[in-house]
This record gives sequence, structure tokens and C-alpha cells, in this order.
Amino acid sequence: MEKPPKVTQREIARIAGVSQATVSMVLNDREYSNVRIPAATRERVRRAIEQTTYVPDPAARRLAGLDNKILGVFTYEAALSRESLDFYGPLLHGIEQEAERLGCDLLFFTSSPVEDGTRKLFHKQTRLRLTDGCILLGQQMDSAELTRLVEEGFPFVAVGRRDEPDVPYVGIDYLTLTGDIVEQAVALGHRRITYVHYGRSTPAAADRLAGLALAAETMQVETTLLSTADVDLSEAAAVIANGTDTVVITEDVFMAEALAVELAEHGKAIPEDLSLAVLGDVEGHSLGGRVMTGFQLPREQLAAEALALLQELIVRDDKARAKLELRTMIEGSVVAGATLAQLKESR
Amino acid sequence: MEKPPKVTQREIARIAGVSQATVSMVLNDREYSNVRIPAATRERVRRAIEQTTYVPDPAARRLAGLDNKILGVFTYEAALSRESLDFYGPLLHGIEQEAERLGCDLLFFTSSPVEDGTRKLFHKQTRLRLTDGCILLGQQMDSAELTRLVEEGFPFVAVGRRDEPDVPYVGIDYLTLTGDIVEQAVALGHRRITYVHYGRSTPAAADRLAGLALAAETMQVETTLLSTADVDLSEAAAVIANGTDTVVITEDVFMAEALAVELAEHGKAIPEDLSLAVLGDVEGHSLGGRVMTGFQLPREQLAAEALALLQELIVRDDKARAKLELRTMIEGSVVAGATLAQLKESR
DNA sequence: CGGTGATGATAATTCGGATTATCAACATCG
DNA sequence: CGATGTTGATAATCCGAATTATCATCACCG
Repeated sequence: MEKPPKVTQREIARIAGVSQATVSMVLNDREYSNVRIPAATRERVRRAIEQTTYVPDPAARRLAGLDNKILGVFTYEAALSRESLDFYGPLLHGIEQEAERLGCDLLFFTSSPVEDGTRKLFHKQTRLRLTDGCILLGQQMDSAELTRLVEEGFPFVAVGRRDEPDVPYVGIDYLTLTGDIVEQAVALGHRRITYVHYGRSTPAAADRLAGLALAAETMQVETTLLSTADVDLSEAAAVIANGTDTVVITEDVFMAEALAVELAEHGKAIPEDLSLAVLGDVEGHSLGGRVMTGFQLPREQLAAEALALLQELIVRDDKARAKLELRTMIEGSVVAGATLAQLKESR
Repeated sequence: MEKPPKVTQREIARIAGVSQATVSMVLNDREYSNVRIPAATRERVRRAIEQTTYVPDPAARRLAGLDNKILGVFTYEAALSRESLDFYGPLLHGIEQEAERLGCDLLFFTSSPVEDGTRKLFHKQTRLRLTDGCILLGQQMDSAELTRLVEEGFPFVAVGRRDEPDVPYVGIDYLTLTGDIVEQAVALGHRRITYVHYGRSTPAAADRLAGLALAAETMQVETTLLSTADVDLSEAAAVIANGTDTVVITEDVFMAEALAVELAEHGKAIPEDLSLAVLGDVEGHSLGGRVMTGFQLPREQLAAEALALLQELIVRDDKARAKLELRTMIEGSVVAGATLAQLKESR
């Protein structure tokens, strides 16, 4: 396949008149217990290398047990499609930047077979082991896979909070943020809130629900829950339009946009007739020209921190590793948009 | 690092009571000249594998000379940043889709050191050789690197036409497209065109210039060239506003948008006073609510074809490879927008 | 019964680089 | 001068899987 049969350390050794072992040691600038290499020899080897196009074979390095400076990126769905990019884009950007800083390459596991709509990390030919460690992204992580990673002691970090024990992650503190949103609603006079969610069982979704429940109790707010797993959006809109709640909270901007359309058909305008807030990132989105009330989430930072943590897991020895803070929650901030407005009169 | 010291073929062999060689052969479903493995033994090995969490080590496979199903993706600039994504997004999407189809993982060379503003493919620790082949993306490809890849016989495909001999590529036929745009302008009565370009020396830029020159000669059009390497945009706008040309063509939408602003300051409205067309993709962009006249480029298809070609280069043997069409040009289409209008009267 | 295949499977080697175990040559010291 | 270091560098191994070279065993045939 290659006409020039690939330059190896053996070849360099031949040119420099030394042994392959010497070349290896010069390259890695290493000295073992009883091995010393004088500057003269080092120089000879270096010159031989410069003459050629030698590049160490990463496969061989890896086989010999060294780090490869390759980090895996596993997403449970395709990451680069137009739709996914809205969500994954900032995360991937953060990852790319941090990887560049660390001098690491990124291996995307695009080959993972899809079962039940999500990709499987483990399969007969996974290239997982080629990487020094792996970042996991996506809503639908598989508990069994996470557990297996922990058991095998493979370095990895999940983006997003997880419930499984000993799983390292960097997540966003939705619980606090959700409380903040409710607090704003209350400050504007609202006391009755409907939360429309997807009925997912991810930790983040659970945190939003918990945050809502907690805030409701603390601030004496009455909440109604609607899951799109049970009712579709137009039904939900009907329920809301006929009810007495004054604020609608949705799980993300897409649901907010769709729901606003449905509500409009019931004659409900936002925020005149009904306030609206979103428990997700609202950057770059607006509703009828109005900035949406919701979150501003530092996604790039999130990803960068995840990668940095992963790197620590990889380079630290066991003792140091044990001392690492494996679980980090990052604070987002509330965007005080125009869709959550002062409660007018009692209705 | 791993508590369970990683399952290897040797371990499987021990469990199944056979030799490591046998395990390897069962796994790859291979039979050599004088080696046969009865179904019974195969079954025994298979069961042993199922009992464990065995996954073949990709590094070892690679070292032994097998394909790895890993394709490299090299971009001359960061690919996942917010700005780059506008350009790289569709390409990456096409690549991801095709990689998924082929069952390949993707290695992004994010670690490549930056020199003179662009990344270098070859460096002391490049993981290039870990991949079966590589896709190159970006405006600023390095001729020397391309040539070296060809010399080393390393499988790769460039996205975008290249001039270097024997470089496999998939490119967009800007020459024809440019001619089409000029044709439209002529059909609308125009005879005098100013082309504002970046003065870059890429093959694609050269094709646009050549297409313009060819069309100008064929259709008897007078063309004026302005390079932003020589004059800045406001100067260019002044020249155009004071000149007699009736159509302005820019190299891409960004330049078009910026130039339109400058022209407005000279009291020139588009398309009332001056028509405008773009020799680049105009999807998702508009000028004052008007669809821009320009190209619609099948970027995803471009990338997918590049990856498919790469795969062919990898799996074909030398004979079959020699027969492959290494260079493909893809046709885009013209978007007949509203910024290129009928010439009113002589001015 | 000895020879000849066909069968089934294994030991040995390879890939490229990292590390360990060993050794040769020369210097120093008592 | 012989014992003991010290220096410099190499041969030998290992990593995990793929392939080649070899070898048992048993069957069948003359």
C-alpha cells in the first residue's frame, strides 16, 4: 500500500548506528535505572530522524501501554446533523477547544450500532479502547453501559448529572435554576403554574421536576403537571386555555414555540393572557419578537470542564485520582425575558 | 488502571481450552491454507466469548496490519466553532452520515499544531497512521502536505478541487456555475460586471475567475475585477458607485452583505440601482428580505461522496484502485434570487 | 503393516515501540 | 594487580491479535 515501506525506529536505528531501544529512549527523552545516553548519541539519533519522515505508530505506542492523546466522544444520537447541532454544537465547540488546548485528538464513535433509537457504546468492534478516555453526551444514556465503564475502570466523564454510583459527570444545576424561575413568577404575582414536560426519566428532567416541587412548596404555589407522553400539545393547550393557571412553563424552547402556536388558536396571547417560561436554554430564540424567559446555559464551559476532568482522570495515578472531585454541577443563569410578565388582574 | 485486567484472546482461549490462534481465526471467521476449524470448536469459542466482555484491541489489530474502520478528518481550521460551523456544518453532517453507513469511526485531528494560522497535518506525534485514510477539509490546504501524502501512498481525499497531480478530490464545479450566473445577468440585459473577490489563490477561487473570464469572452461582457487584498470594501463600494457597471458579483454572502451596506451609504440600493449576485452558497441568507441570487451547493453530498471515494481507495487493491475515478466535480445549481434584476434603462 | 492424505490445532513469528535485564568496556581504588 | 564501580548501549520481552509453519492423529489404501 505504501511504496516507501514506512519508516520505523529500527530504520532510524540503522541510520544512526544504534539500537532500536536507544531510539525509543531518545524519542521519549527517558532514562531508566541504569541507562544513560550521552548528548552526542542523542544528537546522532535526532539527526537521523530529521532526515527521514519518521512518525511513531500510535497503534504500537498504545499496545505498549502508553497514552495516546486520543479522547473518545460518544453521543447517543448523531451529533452533526442540522437539528442536533443546535444542542450539540456548543458542547462540541467546547470539547474541540479544550482538546486543542490539551493536544488531544478526538475519536467520534459514529460506527456504533443503533438499537432502540440510541447508539450502543459497547459492541463487537468498539474502538473505545483505542482512546485514553471518553466523553459521553446525550439525553438517553444507558445505565448498564455507564456501570460497566465504572466496573472496568475505564476513564470517562458524562455530560449531564447521573444517578448511577461512581459515575463522574459535569452537569447543570437545573434544580436551583428552576427555583429561580418560579421565584420570578411569584415576584410578578403568579400563584398558579402549569408545567408541560416530556415525561422523560433523565436525571436532568427529574431535577427540573424536583426544583418545581420544592419551589412550589416553599413559595406556596399551585402546580399542574402535563406530560406530552400522556397528552399531545394541542390537548395540553386546550387544558391550559380552559384552566386558571397564569403561567406555563415548558421543558425547552421547541415545546414553547409549538405550544404558543396552539395557545394562539385558543385565543391566548403571550404574555398578555398567559405568561411563559422555559426550563432550558433560550439563547437565539424568541417568541413573536420577544426575548423568552428561560435559562442561559454555559454549554461550552460545561463541555470544556468535562474534558478537563477526563484528562485528570487519565493522567492521575490511583491515589491522586481518588482525591478528585468526580461530580461537578455548573450554575447557569436566568434570562429575564419578556414572556413572563406581571400578573394583570385576577382572572 | 483496570481492575479486571482486560479480557484478551489468550483468556478466551484458556476458557475454551484452545489456543489463542484458534480464537483469532474463529473471530475473524477465517481459514488459512491448511487450517480447518470444526463447528463444534467454533461454538465452544463463541460461548467463551459471550461469557466475557471481550472486545478486540484496535491497536493490536492495527499493528497486525488490519483495517481499523477509522477515518481521519483533518480541517485546516477549527471546525466546530460557531463561525466555522456555518461552512463546515453541512460537510461534517455529510461525513457523519456516510461514516455511519460505512460503519466507520471518525478521528478529528484537533491536536495538530497551528503554524501561520493553519494547522499542520504532519507533526512529531500525528495520529494520522492510526486511521485507514483521511479526509481533508479547508480553504488553505498545504501543497507540500498533499504531495507528501501522495508520495507515501496514504489514502486520502481532499474536499475541493486541487491542482497538485494525483491528488484525489471531490470538488464543486464553480466554473460552470459562474458561467450560469453571468448568463442570467446577460439575459436580464446587463453587459458590465464588477467582481469583488478576496484575491485568494485557491483552486476554487481560480475557477470562479476563470469562469467569469470565459463567460465574459463568450457573451461579450465587460468585467472589472476588484480584490479585497488590494482595496478594502468601502473603497470598492466607492469605485462601484461611481462606475458604470450594473452588476456586482461577490465571492460569498458575507462579502455581499457587507458590500451592500457600504453601497447603501453611497445611495445605491439593491437591486433598484445595482444588481448583485454571489458566487457562493446563499442558502439561509437574504438581503433586506430578498432572496439572494447565487448558488445552492450540495455540501452534504459533496462530503458524502468524498468519504465514499476514500473508502474505495482503502478497500480496493492496487489494480482496482488504479481504475478508480480519483477526481470528481459535483454540479451545484443557481438560485435565481431577487437581487439580480432586469436592467432598467441605460445609465 | 507401512505409506499417504486428510484433519485439527498449536507453536512460533510478526507488527512497532517501550521497558527490563544484561553485558562489555573502561576507570578507580585499595 | 585484582576488585569494584561507572558508563554506554544492546539483546530480550512484552503488549494483543493475525498469520504462517509445523506437528500430531487418525483413516484409508495397497
